Amino acid sequence: MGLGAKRTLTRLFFIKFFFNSAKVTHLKVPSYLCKMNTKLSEQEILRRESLEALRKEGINPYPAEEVPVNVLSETIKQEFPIKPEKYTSVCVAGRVMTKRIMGKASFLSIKDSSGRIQAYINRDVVCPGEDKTLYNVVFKKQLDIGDFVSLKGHVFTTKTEEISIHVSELKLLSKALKPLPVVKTDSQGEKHDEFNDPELRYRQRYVDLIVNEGVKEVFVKRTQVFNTMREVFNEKGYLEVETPILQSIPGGAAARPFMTHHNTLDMPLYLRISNELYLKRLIVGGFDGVYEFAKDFRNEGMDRTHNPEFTILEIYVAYKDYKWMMEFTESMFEKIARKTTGSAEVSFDGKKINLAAPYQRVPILEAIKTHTGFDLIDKNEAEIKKIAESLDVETSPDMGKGKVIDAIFGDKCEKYYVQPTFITDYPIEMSPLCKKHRDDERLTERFELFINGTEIANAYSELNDPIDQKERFEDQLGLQEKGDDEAMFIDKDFLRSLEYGMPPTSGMGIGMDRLVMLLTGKTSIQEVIFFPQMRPEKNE
RNA sequence: GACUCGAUAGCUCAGCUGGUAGAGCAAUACACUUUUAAUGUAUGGGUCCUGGGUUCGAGCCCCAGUCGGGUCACCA
Repeated sequence: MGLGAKRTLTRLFFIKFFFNSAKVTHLKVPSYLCKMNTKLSEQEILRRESLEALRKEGINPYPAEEVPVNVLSETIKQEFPIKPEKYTSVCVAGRVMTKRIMGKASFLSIKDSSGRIQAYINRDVVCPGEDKTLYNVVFKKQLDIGDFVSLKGHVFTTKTEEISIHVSELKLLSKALKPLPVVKTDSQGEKHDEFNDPELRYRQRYVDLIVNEGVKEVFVKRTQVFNTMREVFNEKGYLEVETPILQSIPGGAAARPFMTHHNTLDMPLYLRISNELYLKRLIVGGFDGVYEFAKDFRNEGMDRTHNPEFTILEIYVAYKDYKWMMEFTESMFEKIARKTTGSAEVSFDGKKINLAAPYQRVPILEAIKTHTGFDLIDKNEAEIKKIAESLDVETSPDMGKGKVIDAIFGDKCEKYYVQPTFITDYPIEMSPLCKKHRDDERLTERFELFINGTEIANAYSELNDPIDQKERFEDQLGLQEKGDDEAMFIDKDFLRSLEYGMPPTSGMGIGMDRLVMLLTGKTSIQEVIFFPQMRPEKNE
């Protein structure tokens, strides 16, 4: 028996076993995955006909050969005016975006990764002999907006002073079977027929990226932000690491997890809500600084600022405290803003936000005192709940003291912190993984960075006293019994790691999607995530 | 989850007190050898989101649902 056959048999057995297993109920294929909608529009039929016609003419609409591209459109536009002699023989490739046919001459514009450039096609240049088929049929009739082509020729400037490619050779690289929305911009810069239905834009992001200028830029900036942070961390010698996404105990944050099941181990697993406890284990293991750009998953509501999967940067640095982290953060944010937007001041939602360091620091209880008049220090849970009610802040019996304080701050205070502000020194009940404040046992060494009334970062002097940590987890257990379904689970292995000793450490998490929103001026998280979560499209 | 707005041609949108659907772009055909929201002439293109109901008759009115946007709630 050959190896392949054996493997097939094994697989058959596996599949049989798999589908016989009563536990695997979630694998039933939903109906929206079953059928392909094959109804074609008039334009789709015509394009398929062109495709066949091209094949009959001996033109492969999907050729395999490498394309000898030697320049990008943007480079041509920038350099041609200065060094025209360099552009007597170019080859560019890209997608046809517009086509203007004027008898024996035509213009088209193509889009490559750098931008758009116009090309001029003259029939008798492209078809020097008797046979004008390539121009009259292939170019004029069978080439559509959306197709990929390569163009060889020289660069020149048209009468209307647009830098263009004078084409001597045109080759089809890939035929498009669906018509592209044609977005036009007039001389006033006004957009016409913009592809702007958010549902279509997010579901078909590829189309959004093709036809809507500026979308790509947002995502390029997103990567720039990540890269700038990597630079800052790597310069300091911190190590980029990866930690489990599938966790048996979803720890490190207060949130509802997604649940899944591992068949071989026959056990539940959770998609991580945070990687905090794993990164701290690495500090125990002897790394001085570790960081991870982590996809986290929270099974909660979705809105303009929440996607079920989102990206957090978490960083942990040994021998530092939260005060150091504040300075580190404000200088890094200033650097990121300057690098990605060219200025420390960014515009967001009609507001000017200045990211230049340093940022104001306000203890949370002071913030509450300022904006509500109530001093919550030394107040017990019942008293604080009473105050909350008097402020029209909703509370429920399952909320502990920490959550009530959080609710008061969230409702009455955070909106005022438009300019970057470190809110510091949270009450101990709100921060089960954070070290007690060096000057006040009722508080913790924690800050959250608020910008435009939204939390962007959260940081601690990390709790490294294993006995204190155990007690804090046990307090969370109490909250769980009260009905708080977000209270943290006890992670015994994490406690064990702390018992081996963790150096004093400061750690921070930054909501990357929200940071990118801020730096790109986007008010919806869906604008900064390539493929935001959506319900499946209906079929038929 | 609640409220609210929306879904009509490939795209963007009109569509009157209910009377068998329109425009621009895109497409097709013809003309045009430096245009640029190219232009001119002609043409084709529709499950009006789905399912019920009211009505002689529904894109429009009523009910239920689907998907999406916004606001709020939940939530970092």
